Amino acid sequence: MLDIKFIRENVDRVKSAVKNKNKDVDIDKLLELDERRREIMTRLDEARAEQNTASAEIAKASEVDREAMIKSVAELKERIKALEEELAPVAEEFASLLYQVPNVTDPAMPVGKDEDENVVIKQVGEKPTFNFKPKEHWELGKELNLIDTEKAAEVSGARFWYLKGDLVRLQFAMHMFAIDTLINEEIIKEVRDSLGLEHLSSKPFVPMLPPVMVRDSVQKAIHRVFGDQTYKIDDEELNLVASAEHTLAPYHMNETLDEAELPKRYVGYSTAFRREAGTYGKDMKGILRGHQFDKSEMESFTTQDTGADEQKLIVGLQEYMVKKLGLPYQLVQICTGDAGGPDYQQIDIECWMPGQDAYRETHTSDYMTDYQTHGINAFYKTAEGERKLLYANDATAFSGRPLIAIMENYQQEDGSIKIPEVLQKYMGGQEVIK
RNA sequence: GGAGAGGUGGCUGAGUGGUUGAAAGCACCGGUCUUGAAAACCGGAGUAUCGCAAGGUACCGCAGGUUCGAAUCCUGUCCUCUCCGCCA
Repeated sequence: MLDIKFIRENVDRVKSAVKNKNKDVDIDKLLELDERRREIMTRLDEARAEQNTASAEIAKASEVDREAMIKSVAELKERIKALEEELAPVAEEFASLLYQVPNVTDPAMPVGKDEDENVVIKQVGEKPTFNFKPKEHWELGKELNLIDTEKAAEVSGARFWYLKGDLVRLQFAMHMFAIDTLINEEIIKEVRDSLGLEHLSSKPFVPMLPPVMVRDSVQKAIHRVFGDQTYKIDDEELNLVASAEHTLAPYHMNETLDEAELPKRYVGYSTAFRREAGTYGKDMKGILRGHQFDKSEMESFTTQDTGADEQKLIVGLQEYMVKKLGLPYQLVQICTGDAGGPDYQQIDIECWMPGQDAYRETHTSDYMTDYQTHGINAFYKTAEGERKLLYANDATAFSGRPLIAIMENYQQEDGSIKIPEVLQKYMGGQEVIK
């Protein structure tokens, strides 16, 4: 969440962020509550000071005087209790309103109502041409016996699937490729330098297998509670993660790192669980949208000065990997109305899916400044000894969706699917799925 | 799941109701000494919050409670460790 001090000092900016992100948070009310809260707190502090003084005197007093003195403090105790009771509801409403305030956005982020107003930055790669009608991935999946949604529906319900055979191997090949790329300092350096970001570290990402369950309190602190979108474990204060981000983002909670240790870069692989409430009937075929999928996720913690450039590097790495897979894509600047609450800046990659004849979102990159780290108390200490909140970036390495793009772009007239060259070595040199 | 022990400042570790926001040591910062450094000696130093400031308040895992007064007593909770059970 945002710091109330920041909100006080940037009222207009915060108000326009609320408006442009289509949120409904009454900032004036928040500020009014803030003032009342502080006013009561001041009175409470004064009363407590009085009580502390009185107690100290009682301690020094003789046994005889003590009883009378204790009696005289009774009124003060009442007053403190009354003030505490006055403060509680104000503080509670204040906290709940403050929690709802979204992050402000990059001035470069276009103002827009919803996803229709996202802006395509560039299109990269040549769309494949077919001398036959390209199939959708679910058709290919069924014909090649790679995806079984029918049995999954019987066993687990709608929006589940079995991945089978070579598609399973392809998935692991893709994630291995992501990890091998992100632990390779040479590649990071190459991408970094090509973007003119030589001042950034070329430190490799550390692979992680994070927990897939997260405490209520932590999920709330990183602002990843989306009402009915997450699965909650019955009788436990635990939730299934909807992304490895949920347990990577809090990895440094309650810590103060040395500036010299930064950046901290992680690539975490996990299954993601999503209820997909409110999407009934949308994308029902195949594996585009489901309750469960596997994803590797980049998470990076940096200084405040380098957070924005870190995102550029991360997007560069996403593009590098997508290009290596030979997938045509477009880079999309997300507009305010489509951006996440915690996001200061958000860039998506949409891969070309010939079967659908459309670009579909496969990657996202969120730059959140200190919006998340504020809630989990993740700091770094500068060389001068100053304590500052870490800035966080979070982005997709690969999810299940690029598999769709591979299947559809690499399909052959005979119904088989070629395997992208960079993935072949992870599949024992296999070149085609048939 | 059962039994027991414990959670104190950057670290180690005292502290069982009254100048304790917290001893001591280490680490850290400044100074003296030194050509420089080390050692020694002197001094400083927690975090958050309110306040122009002086200063106040809160914080000894977390949340409540008892008390004029709680790191210290009580309850709940989270976490760590040991033993037993179960187990990939």
